[in-house]
Amino acid sequence: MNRAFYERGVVDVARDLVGCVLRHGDTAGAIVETEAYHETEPACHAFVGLTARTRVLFGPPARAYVYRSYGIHALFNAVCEDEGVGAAVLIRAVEPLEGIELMRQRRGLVRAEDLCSGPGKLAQALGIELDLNGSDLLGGPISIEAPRPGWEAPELLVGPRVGITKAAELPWRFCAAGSRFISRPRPLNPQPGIRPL
DNA sequence: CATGGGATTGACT
DNA sequence: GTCAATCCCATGC
Repeated sequence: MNRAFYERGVVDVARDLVGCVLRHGDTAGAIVETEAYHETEPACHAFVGLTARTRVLFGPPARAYVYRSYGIHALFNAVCEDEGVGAAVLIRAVEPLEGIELMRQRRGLVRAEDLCSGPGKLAQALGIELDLNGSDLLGGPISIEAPRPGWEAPELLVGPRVGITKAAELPWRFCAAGSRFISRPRPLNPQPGIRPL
């Protein structure tokens, strides 16, 4: 993907990232679930303004925002929109494509459906840790590529974001319909409808 | 400087 | 279904 891809509205980027290939080292997977976060709504870390934590979110687009969640897991986001605007797409699940044995070692699991079916799981499986926070997605260690040739764009399920208490009504979660690799809870309604910022 | 709250996961009842 | 683990950092005194 190029810089202009990430410079657009974060909800559009979240939708368009479904199907793209997330790669780090010898591991890669097709993105099947994303969520958008924007500084104007309180579920976004950038809502509090520019701090040490949100520095990367407010920086230029096409960078990785990686933070620790619940003291245990690393969560990976792609920074979007213009520099000075805090917005990012959380990658919530990928379908394993390459390096599956390495993913199994890192996760201590066998079933492919369990390797990357959640934001903390996929970061562990792909070996993404906090040291990659702020790294460039164009030419850096993590990259996101256009969907593979022959990859068929699925119907998208749109619904509320997972695990948040504020701005929970916004339908900013996007899932590839029918994928066995998305996280729980499974989205309920295949409803269209994107609320503008 | 002390405190509290998570964009989660896996184990257990 | 419930619940604890555990780190970073924002906030408030």
